[in-house]
Amino acid sequence: MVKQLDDKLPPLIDHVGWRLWRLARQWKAEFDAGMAARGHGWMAEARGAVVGHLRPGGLSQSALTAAMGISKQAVQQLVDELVAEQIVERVPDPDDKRGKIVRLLPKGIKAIADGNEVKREIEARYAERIGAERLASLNAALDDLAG
Amino acid sequence: MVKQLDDKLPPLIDHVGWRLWRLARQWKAEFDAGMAARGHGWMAEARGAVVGHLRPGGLSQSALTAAMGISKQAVQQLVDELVAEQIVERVPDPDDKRGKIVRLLPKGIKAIADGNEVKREIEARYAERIGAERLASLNAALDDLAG
DNA sequence: ACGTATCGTCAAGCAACTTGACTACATGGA
DNA sequence: TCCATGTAGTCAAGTTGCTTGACGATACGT
Repeated sequence: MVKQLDDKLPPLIDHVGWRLWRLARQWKAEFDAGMAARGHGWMAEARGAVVGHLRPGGLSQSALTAAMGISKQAVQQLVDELVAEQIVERVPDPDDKRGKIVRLLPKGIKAIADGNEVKREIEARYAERIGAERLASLNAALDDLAG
Repeated sequence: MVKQLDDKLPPLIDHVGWRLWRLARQWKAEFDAGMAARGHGWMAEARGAVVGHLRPGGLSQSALTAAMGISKQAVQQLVDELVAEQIVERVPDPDDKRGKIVRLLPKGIKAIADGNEVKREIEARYAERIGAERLASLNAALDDLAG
């Protein structure tokens, strides 16, 4: 009764979306492994994304919320964890007595610096595999399709 | 005291990994929107991935587990939901009295068919934007970097 | 001066997993 | 043939990473 409907479904695997997800997941696995090897295993977890959005001057928690696209309560919980681990600190915003600035502590800065190194390594491996030119046009295509 | 360490951190945004994630997320958002427009809003949630892994003949729950890379208990919970919504059915495996085969019901088959249509539409839009050739070489690069 | 919006916080709830424990059946030797 | 060991599915409970709701304190336009 369902048998006849079951026939000739196209393969589900041969499309850009699947390829994008596959490589994105692979890239993240490589990045996480590199970070874990440098002692920043926590970067693989949710609070790693917070650090990834912080800039040298620090950001208010609400700016962080806007940048990350998740709820302010979620951001707060993640920042709570990072504060407990001394990766970031919360300082009062001098321009807004309601606000607090989330700033990187040395541990967090080290993680970002190591992160950039790991990213460069992965990028170098990719360039070695398909050539710098093809990698550049991959990047260009990804940019042109975004937005 | 942290000020001096804060200086000259490289930008965090200019690397393949970030571009891959950005476009992968965007692709998924487009796919989910297309599916929601066709009445398959549930495909955006976790149980959508289960349907995405099913093949015409059906799969045993353990095969599904292996294919999806999550725990068998997680698969079971997701299949429970799909059964309740009459998207799939669980039938006994004739070759293994312990096993059960998860098979698509018409609702699920329709979702897969519509899904393929949505994917083709997205792919067509992408080809229109950067040209069929660049899209083909994007796919090729994604394939060559995987694995 | 006042109504309204925003910033951070506390609390509770939900989705999508996980690990642990268990029963029914399968399988490959002794 | 019996038995040890392994696998398929299930039930229960716990964890993670979010969510929505409610709140006091502060900011800001009129």
